[in-house]
Amino acid sequence: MDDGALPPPALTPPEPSAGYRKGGEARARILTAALAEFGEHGFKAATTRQIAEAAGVKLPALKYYFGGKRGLYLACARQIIDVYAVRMLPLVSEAHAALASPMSSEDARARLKAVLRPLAELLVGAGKTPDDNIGDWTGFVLKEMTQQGPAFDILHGELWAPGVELTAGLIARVLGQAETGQSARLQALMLISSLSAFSVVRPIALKVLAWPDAGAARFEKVVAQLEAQVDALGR
Amino acid sequence: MDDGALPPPALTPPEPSAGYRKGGEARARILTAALAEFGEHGFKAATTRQIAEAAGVKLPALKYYFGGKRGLYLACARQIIDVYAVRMLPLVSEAHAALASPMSSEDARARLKAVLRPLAELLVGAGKTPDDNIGDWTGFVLKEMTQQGPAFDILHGELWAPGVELTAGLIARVLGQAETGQSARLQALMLISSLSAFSVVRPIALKVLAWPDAGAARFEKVVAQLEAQVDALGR
DNA sequence: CTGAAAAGCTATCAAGTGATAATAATTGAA
DNA sequence: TTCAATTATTATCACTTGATAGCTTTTCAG
Repeated sequence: MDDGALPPPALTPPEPSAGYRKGGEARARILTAALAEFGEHGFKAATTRQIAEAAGVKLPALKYYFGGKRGLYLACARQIIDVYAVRMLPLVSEAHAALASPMSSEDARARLKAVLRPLAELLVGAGKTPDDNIGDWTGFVLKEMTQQGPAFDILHGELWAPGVELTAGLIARVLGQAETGQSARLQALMLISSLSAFSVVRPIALKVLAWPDAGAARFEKVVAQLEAQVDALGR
Repeated sequence: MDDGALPPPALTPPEPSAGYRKGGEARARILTAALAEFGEHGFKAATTRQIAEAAGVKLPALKYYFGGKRGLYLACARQIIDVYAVRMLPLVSEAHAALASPMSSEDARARLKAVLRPLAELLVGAGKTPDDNIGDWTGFVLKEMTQQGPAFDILHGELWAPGVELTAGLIARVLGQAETGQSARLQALMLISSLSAFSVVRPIALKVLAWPDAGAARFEKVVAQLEAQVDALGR
């Protein structure tokens, strides 16, 4: 998992939006398959052949569109960030703006809940809308965070850091602090991590709870538990 | 990661406690190296050559002592469970016995804290005592839980299920419930998961908090946060 | 000291891996 | 229709991986 030089920036044809002709939806199929495969096995253990087969293309297509395994991996990371941005950015930037001015404790509490719910939705019920072609991107993200693979920096900088910082900021306001301190960051981190039960160790979670899956009704229980934790914040 | 038949139960020499001669401490070195390697890369991505080199032995030694890669992997899982048992079993069985008879809310709270602290110690400051030759076993366990590899069942049955069940039982008592319900199990799961910030995504945690490492002083902050959560349980 | 059991090593195999050169098929503007 | 740009396929390479056959060295009871 060394972070060597990027592949030669993919000279000839791989630009995503080659407005030229229609054919290149193979690209999308490859991306989807890669996301699933990388998410399940991690960067090294995933095989390009398996990805190609799942995508219904031949092996060299991967090089053609993405320059190689690593380029494909990075493209997956970017795709994840895009989808995340579409779903979360409005809420996030709104909350961020609100942080600038003073804020009542109860206001912060409400806003914190408003941010946590879609986040939980994203983590617990990952991929429920099939139109964004992200399947189990939680696996991808978390494997990358653990193994510090080629996409660590981009995922850290664009997903985790802003997410934790925002949550920490809101928590600080709930506690009546004007500045975001280390304690608030720790609490934010642990709060977000508590959701990891339903992504990292989802098989365990379902088995322990005797849930057949992570359906909508069960999702509400998770959110309720999260919100209870938020309510308990000021004690 | 298919769960095929076990390797032919390792015919000739690999028994751990061959009281015969002294030489077989190579076995221990291999186990330690394997734990680290499997923990960092997972079952498939880890390579036997790397393990052998890290252990200072030649490749065929792995087959000699463990029958093969899979046998070595399973031996790692058993080792983890052993160390866990040594550290946690007294506390766990004591708490379990206490669950049988009625219990005040405050008593349950105290006992919950008493169980969570060593658990956090195990997760956050993994491998601080070098005499149990487990390095970063959290990586091993969590990769296995995600990927459902060859050791899933044993780790689930002997680590997670009892741990969550005990925690859930104590939480239920804190809340004044005589029986352990699904809600208590969910809370237990999320409580334990909140610790995962310091194992699963430890690189993130350290970066976000600007901690250079997970030292003792910082560990206390995590425990304090955990206990605050326990205190907030009844609201 | 002896010799059999135990432990360790060299060399090699077969399967799988990512990559890519060479070539063919297709697409759609001109 | 033409034909160059684009997309797809075949065949193959160099390398890594887990495994193991067969030999050598070490260990230690007698």
